[in-house]
This record gives sequence, C-alpha cells and structure tokens, in this order.
Amino acid sequence: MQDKITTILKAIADPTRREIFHALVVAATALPITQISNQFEISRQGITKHLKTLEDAGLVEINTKGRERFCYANTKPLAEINNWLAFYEKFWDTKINSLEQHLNKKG
Amino acid sequence: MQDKITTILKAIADPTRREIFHALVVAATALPITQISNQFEISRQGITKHLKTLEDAGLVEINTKGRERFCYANTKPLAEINNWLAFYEKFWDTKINSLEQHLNKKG
DNA sequence: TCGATATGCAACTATATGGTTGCAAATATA
DNA sequence: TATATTTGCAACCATATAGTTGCATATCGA
Repeated sequence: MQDKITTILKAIADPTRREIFHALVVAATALPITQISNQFEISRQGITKHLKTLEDAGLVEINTKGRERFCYANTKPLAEINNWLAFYEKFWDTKINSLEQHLNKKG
Repeated sequence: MQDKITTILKAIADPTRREIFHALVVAATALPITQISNQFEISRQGITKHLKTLEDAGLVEINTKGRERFCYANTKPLAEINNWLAFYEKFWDTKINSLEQHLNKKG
C-alpha cells in the first residue's frame, strides 16, 4: 500500500488521532477501548477506527485480555519523522531565500 | 478551518507533495510551475493543487514574475512538527512498556 | 500583431476518510 | 444460568482528496 513514513504521518495528521495518542502516552497505564472512548465525544466505533490507523502506524499496540483490549502508545515510530525532518533542518535558518537569489540574478 | 500543525502534517503526509517539496528544497533556484510539473508524471493541474496545499502550510512560497509563478520551499514551518515531536521524544527509550506494567500489577 | 507558452478556473470522477448505527459474539458477573 | 459489558463486523453516509480534462486569459517573443 503506502510506505512507512506516509502511514505514520497520515496517522498523526488527524487531530482526533493525535488526541487519542496523547491520552495514551500520558496515561500511566494501558487503557481498554471503551475507557478511551469515554474521554471523547465521538462513538466507540469511531475511536476503534482511529486506533486501527494508529496501530497500523505502530503508534499504538493492542493486547487482548479477556473481553477487553488494552491499548498503549508506542512513541518509537515517531523517530521516523524525526529522521525525515533531519534533512531539512539543515535549511531552516542557513538557506538563502532562493527566489530572491534568483530574482537578483535576473535583475 | 484546521490548526497550523494539522495543516502542515497533512501537507507532508502525501508522498507526492513530499517529493515536490524535496525537489524545491534541493533546487538551487526557484522554479516555475511548469518546470516542476515536468519532473512528475501527474498533470500540471495536479501539481498546482499540491503546490496550493503546500503554500497553505507555508512550506512553499510563490512569487509571480510575468506569466510565470516561481515556487520555492520554506522549511521553517517544519519546526512546528519538531516542536510537536519534542514532547514525545522523552518517551522514546525511557518509557517502560505501560501494558506490561499493567499486566504485571494485575498478575 | 500573431503564435507559442504559462497559468488559473471550473467541472468532473473515483476513491479515501471520518463518522454513524445495528447487530452478533464473547466474556464477566450476579 | 441469565444479564450486563466489551468488542468486532458490516453497512451506510457525507465530505475530502487526488487526480483528470477543457477552456479562457495573460504574457512573451518573433
């Protein structure tokens, strides 16, 4: 389907998913789905879908115990983004505005 | 509409847009739209749409000169992502797997 | 002035996405 | 065992997204 970095970026590009992810990161413990969905306005099924997307990106891991499914955040895949950003960091302040360069050259 | 970080993340979540952005970053000079679209398989209008999305995120700035529109990359908005990531970096290696913690507690 | 080039706008299509509801199945508990 | 709880699956809906084509307009250069 799509590459790893795209999957990760799409997962966190949605504000609701970022909220879910954040809630899981700051939680001291793994949380079952219903308990997560209680913290949000949208339906449990909506939450489940978001969790699936986060799981596909490796940002959430889910472990079944009895009838419950405990979810916890895994922040490691975010390193991929950091990695992607690293290349462009070089340009953050040092790069001379290339348009101006261009226009100056041409007059 | 949506907040800044969401706009930026959505902009770079698309692989084609990341390619366009990359091409502009590594270009030594600002590039007119047609010249950019020559580097890609999709139509010029497709490229224009992507450029609009990147522009909305502040990742591309466009300057008209005559009949041409020169595009150049601005990497600075990426700092927002770096900022967002910073919080979670704390958890990258130090965090104890919270599910295991939880399960161990319960037996 | 006339033709070629660069672009924007609008309409359209197909598919992805974020969300919903209803229902069935599995597990826990009284 | 009967009931309540947690969940997954499937169908469905509305909107967003990625892409297309056609056409009009503005500018450049001969």
